[in-house]
Amino acid sequence: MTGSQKRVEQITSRDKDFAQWYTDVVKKAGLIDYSGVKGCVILRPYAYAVWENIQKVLDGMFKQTGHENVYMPLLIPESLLQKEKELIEGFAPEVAWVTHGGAEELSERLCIRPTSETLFCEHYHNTVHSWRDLPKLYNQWCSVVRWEKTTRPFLRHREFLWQEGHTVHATADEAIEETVAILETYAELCEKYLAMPVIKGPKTKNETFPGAAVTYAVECMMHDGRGLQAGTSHYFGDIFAKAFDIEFTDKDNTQKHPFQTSWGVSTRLIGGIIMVHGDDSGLILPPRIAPTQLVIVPISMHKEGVLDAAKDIKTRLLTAGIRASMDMSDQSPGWKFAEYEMKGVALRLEIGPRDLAEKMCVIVRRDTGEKLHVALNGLEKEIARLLDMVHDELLERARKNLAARTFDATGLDEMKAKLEKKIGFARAMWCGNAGCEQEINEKTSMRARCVPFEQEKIADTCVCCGSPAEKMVIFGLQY
RNA sequence: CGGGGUGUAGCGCAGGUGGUAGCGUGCUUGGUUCGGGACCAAGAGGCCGUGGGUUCGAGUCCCACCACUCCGACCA
Repeated sequence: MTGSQKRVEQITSRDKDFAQWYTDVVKKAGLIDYSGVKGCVILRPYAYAVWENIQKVLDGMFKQTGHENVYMPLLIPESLLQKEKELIEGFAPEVAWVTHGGAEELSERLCIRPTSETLFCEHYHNTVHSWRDLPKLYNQWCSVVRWEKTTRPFLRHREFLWQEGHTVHATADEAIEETVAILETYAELCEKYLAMPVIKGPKTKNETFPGAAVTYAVECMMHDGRGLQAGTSHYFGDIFAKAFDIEFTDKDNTQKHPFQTSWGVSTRLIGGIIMVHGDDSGLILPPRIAPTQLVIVPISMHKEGVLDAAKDIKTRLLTAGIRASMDMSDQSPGWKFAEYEMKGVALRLEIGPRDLAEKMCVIVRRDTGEKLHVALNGLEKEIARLLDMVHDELLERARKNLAARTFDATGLDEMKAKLEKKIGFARAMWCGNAGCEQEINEKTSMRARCVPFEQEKIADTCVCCGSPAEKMVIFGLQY
């Protein structure tokens, strides 16, 4: 039996219609439900549990590096939002407003935060006075609202959950260091926990967050060859500090503006997980963030000793720190197999009279479909090993897809032709001119994903205009 | 925001020319099953997306709106 064999009905084939496949998986795996408001999606327990696991990992990493959680208000007065010109211009088209309190019209409109830079800045204006107050390393877990025109589960909600970090530093170097360190944190989350390989690097000026000096991003490739920005980390310089009049007295007794950063990842990551790992049988969750890592399916439950043995295994695995669950509902085994494949549970453990007699059990891997006969003795260790193996192989499989779908291009025609043959990332040299970036987009529909830290010289000249070029840029289609 | 598609039971769908709704599956109960979506029997479940209109009468015809979905443009 192979893992790629389609065993679940009702899910559109991934290669036939990727978008439809995605929608089917999201619904059938019980991740979301739609609400009465467009783009405001109900995260069902299974999806929320994934988010909680991601939160747990990231929050731990943030705290390890000295960050503190805070909570800012949901509502921002219009006058405060207006303070930074580029920020408001960037977000104005998608801001939702509160205009009434009860029946009374408010004297000033309040915006529902699309992001909280302005609130943090106002707070820093009030609380940062001396070099001794710095740095401030704040983070908040919350939801934000952006009135998107087109919405898709996880990828683009009008309200979505995220974390936004906002830090203030005495020096530019320290702030830049923070920005890059956070990018590394995101890369570690993606690769070590989500099994999603990333490309790290700064964005082009055109793709930079409104108001930021530099935006760094971790870019991932989905199974269909499109890119997904998994996380961003912005360096603000002192742009916001000046706009919000944040000043501190330095050691040399002079007034200075501090330097700031902000960074975030959202529930969009879950969309990434689905699109990187899923297959025609449904979801495949990376074991380290999966709510359930292993599901026990007892066979012939009514027969002597089966249920007791299954319960015993569950207890042993839980004690060993493995997130195991057991399905003792009266559904048929075949039904359960299909159900947990659709939900992407990494390992399935079958235990029936036959195994019992041999002091063995059957373990089936979700990612490969491989069936293993494993001794009950020492089971915990073997399962821990298998979970690691599944993680490693998911990551490796995603890396192969990234490599197979990445191509080099030295001219626009070549770039377009290669993209039409196979959707993916183009590596190309770029002169740094925004006009060329625009032209590339118009002629190939691709946009600059990032300027990777890991550079390679593919050619001497810009893929678009032919003038000398220093930087290699990744171009791609994106979600 | 532009272009297409779809809204009828939890889900998937059928309901020519108008006459107050049906199939599959799921659900409930009982029984037999159980190593790849088991079977039998008896039940329950619908303001036909919303609001207007035409008509003696609208799931069906007309108008408007809303939601979901796909493809573009914009964004995390």
